[in-house]
Amino acid sequence: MGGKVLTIGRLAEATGTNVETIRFYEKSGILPPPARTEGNYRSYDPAHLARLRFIRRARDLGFSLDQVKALLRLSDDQDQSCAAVDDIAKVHREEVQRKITDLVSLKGELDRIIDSCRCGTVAECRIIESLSPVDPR
Amino acid sequence: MGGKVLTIGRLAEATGTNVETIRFYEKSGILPPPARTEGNYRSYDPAHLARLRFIRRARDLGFSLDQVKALLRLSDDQDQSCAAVDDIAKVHREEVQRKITDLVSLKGELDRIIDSCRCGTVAECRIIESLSPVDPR
DNA sequence: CTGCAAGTCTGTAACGACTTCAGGGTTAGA
DNA sequence: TCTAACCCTGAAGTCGTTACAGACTTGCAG
Repeated sequence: MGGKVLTIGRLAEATGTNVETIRFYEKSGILPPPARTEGNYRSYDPAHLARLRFIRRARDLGFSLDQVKALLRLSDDQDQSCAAVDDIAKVHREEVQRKITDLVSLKGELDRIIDSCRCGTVAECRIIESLSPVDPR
Repeated sequence: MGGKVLTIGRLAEATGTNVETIRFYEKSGILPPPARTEGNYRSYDPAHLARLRFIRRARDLGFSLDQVKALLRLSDDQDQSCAAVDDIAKVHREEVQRKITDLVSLKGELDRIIDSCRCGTVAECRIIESLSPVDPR
């Protein structure tokens, strides 16, 4: 295998992606099927590399695969207004902010619960106690 | 159906759980199979109610089902040391803290990206640009 | 008592974003 | 030439549910 051919393994290494994940992206229709070698190996070109880098970066930023698909579709339409891109990003930012808020209040509860633990027996454990809310009837 | 029998629907309502979720918990072995009525309906007792409340509360605090299982096993052993409970809670708290840290830095990136958007055409969109990292070679 | 809507039953498939596995074929390098 | 490392396909597993489909049971109104 010559040094020039971008096999799936090389593409995986170049993008920090799992080989299986790349095949999964192809099956999901987010990464176009590449050419094949004589031996039926996938043979990627630089456009694939760029596209996969885009996907990975967006995924790292927490965009869903559907959002990434939308962003890719938009980015292919260079003349279109950027507003739709802005929308997707802002919706996502709000989701992230909501998750942060939820997790912070959750951690506050965990802090309280854990701080109350005197580490005796389970019978007097405050953590277990806080998990067993009194029957409200 | 008499008012006394705790059917799956009543249990669901009493705990804010979906009926399907309760059946799923039974199949997962986290909620013991209840008695059955003549007509093969599940018939829960107060112990089931308490256990399901425990599960829901722990799930709301973000514990995984495996962690909940472990907590339940520990809480059944009233004489044991509470240290194992403390451990599970602390491991989980660290996970939560890690997620918060990740999300906060992620939101910072999203803020920067979105702020840079001048909302022209996609061709000059800074959001798309930040998603297309330069080939590092 | 009949009829029917609402509740319940089992089993299976779907979600999202992968990961893992089984059972092969291909290739690079020694 | 050998063989280890790579690659192929297709299916199943992960987590924590949710959503069916198609049948059965029950509560209640008329």
